Amino acid sequence: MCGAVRPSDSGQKAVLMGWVNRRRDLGSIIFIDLRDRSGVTQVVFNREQNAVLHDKAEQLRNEYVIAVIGQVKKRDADTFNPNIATGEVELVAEELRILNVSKQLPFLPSDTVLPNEEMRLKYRYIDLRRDAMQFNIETRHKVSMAVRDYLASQGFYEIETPFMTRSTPEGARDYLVPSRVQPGSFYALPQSPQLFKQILMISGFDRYFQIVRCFRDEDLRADRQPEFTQIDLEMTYPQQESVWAVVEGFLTAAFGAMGHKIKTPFPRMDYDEAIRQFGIDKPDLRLPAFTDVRDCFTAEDLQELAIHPDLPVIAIRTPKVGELSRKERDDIKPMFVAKGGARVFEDFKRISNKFPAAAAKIAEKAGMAENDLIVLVVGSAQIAASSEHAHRKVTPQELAIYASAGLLRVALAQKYAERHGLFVKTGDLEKDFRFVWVTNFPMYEWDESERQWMAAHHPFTSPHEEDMPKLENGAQTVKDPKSALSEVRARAYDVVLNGTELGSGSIRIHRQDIQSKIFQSLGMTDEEARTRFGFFLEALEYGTPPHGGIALGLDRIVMILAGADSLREVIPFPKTARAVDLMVDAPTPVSEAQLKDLGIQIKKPVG
RNA sequence: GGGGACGUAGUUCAGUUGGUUAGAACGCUGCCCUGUCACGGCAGAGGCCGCGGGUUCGAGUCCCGUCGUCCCCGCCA
Repeated sequence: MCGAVRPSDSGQKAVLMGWVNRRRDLGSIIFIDLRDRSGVTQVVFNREQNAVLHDKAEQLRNEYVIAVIGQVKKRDADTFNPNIATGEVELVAEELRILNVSKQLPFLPSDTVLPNEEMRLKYRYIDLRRDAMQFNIETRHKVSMAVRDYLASQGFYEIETPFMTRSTPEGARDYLVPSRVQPGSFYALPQSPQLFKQILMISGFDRYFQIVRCFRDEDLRADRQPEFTQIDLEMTYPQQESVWAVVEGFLTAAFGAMGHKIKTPFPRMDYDEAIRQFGIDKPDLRLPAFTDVRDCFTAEDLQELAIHPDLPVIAIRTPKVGELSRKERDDIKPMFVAKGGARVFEDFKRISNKFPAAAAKIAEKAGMAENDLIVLVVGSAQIAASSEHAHRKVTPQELAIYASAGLLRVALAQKYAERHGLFVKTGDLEKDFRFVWVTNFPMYEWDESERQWMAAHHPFTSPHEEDMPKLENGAQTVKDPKSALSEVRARAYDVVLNGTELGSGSIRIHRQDIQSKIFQSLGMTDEEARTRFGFFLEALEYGTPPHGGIALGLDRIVMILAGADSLREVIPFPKTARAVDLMVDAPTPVSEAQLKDLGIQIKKPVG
């Protein structure tokens, strides 16, 4: 192949097929960079040696597909090209076949500047010819294979589950597929194979995995596509630790396939700890944690600054940012999303001038070095005291401060990435890939709009054994913000890498009585539960083994390994922010006949 | 649902306080060139300035609307 020719092949006859990546026509001598998936090799056409062949080569243009027969020749040392793997050799052409021509392309795979993404997506087949995309897709392939090999070696069976399944009204919006045979009824595409994989455990398959497409009809982000791929697995009789070991095992294999030897086991961190130190449940450990500097101020200082004395005062340290100009400080303000009365002090110098003693203590406590940026996030003194959640480890008022600070911490780090350099790969894997298990999530989250407790993970997650008694009055207290439900911890865990949630899993409920207790605690009557999950509740009654598992986002893993900043870079045919495929132009309206067949009528928008 | 950025040759971009014929680079076409490798040189073609309205003597430039792409919040059990 084009990328595989080496000096040791010189003298050999070779046939290379590929695209014309670039041509350099010097008149009597023509150089063609011939490209295939493996790389490029220079092909030479020399008029002096073969005039007829040279004339034919003059017709070659960018992205023509050709076959060249010739002899591999080691180049003269002064014509080596050290920039390419095949730079010490070239193919001296003896025969040329033009297999196909190309009209002028909207852009060239060999271009050094990228066209905008709209163009790239519309002509995806050209975009995918680029080296970077070839590498990303190759990375994806290698990761998939490494995961498959590892899991198979650990006794996991790869088992498929249906795409046309049943809509469950929980969670994300479903993509629906109308049934022609049952007019008026719809299948749903799975948001994940959650219930099927649990049923597989009940079916005796013991260890299951699948690299599987999932579908969620929600708004997109750089790291969210409507269809995405999960590495999904489930196993019987697990401790949390046994699931983690499997995940650490296949991630080691996957990163190893790309030449990265990662260290296991990953560190672990309680959810509460993650919130307090990083303000988010997916902490990026490459950046410094928060420092609570409340005690660096005197009570009078706090009063003068209108800082709430009972809420955390968070110092966010971003290394090596340097002194900020007035304008740069102004730019910080819109980056700050104030939740629940949180306020930002972006001008640390002003604090130092007015409160030198406090500032010195803060600098000390936060480990501030010269040129480090310190920004404070505090609770406004106006926040009304509330005892509604006083018993929680992290109260909603505190959470608001932590969360605001957490978003700002990441936003600052992104804005000043060039200055602190902490996102640059160093080659030191302990710095480049900071994995962490976040554990002991709360089982329930308070939903302010519904004024009730909701499942934080999903309702099949097992609570901690010792928290079970707190479920007792769940059904009665689900609408009470002070309910003991708030203290129930889930046996749920997330694996996080560099601030990206790679995956999420849990030990499941395997007893029907506990499962229905959970549904009750979510305010669901037995009848509601039966309508939605009847088949599953019934399955639980026929000898269900304890089981648990996890699902990891393959796209996100590949994205990080490829160093890409959007999922679209690692998905061959992705969708735009409005969920459109620009290449095939989907979705589209369908014919009246198709709709009639399905018993569907489109209600035209007014106007 | 909300906020922000962008939209000018095939492509990436520039285009001054609104003012004659809208520029550059790459790509494309032709000619020249025997060691290039992002080859070089000369000449040339190529524009619904996203679309629709408005302000103005005059709009790529100002205003309103709309469409598209991207980012963020909400949302994503």
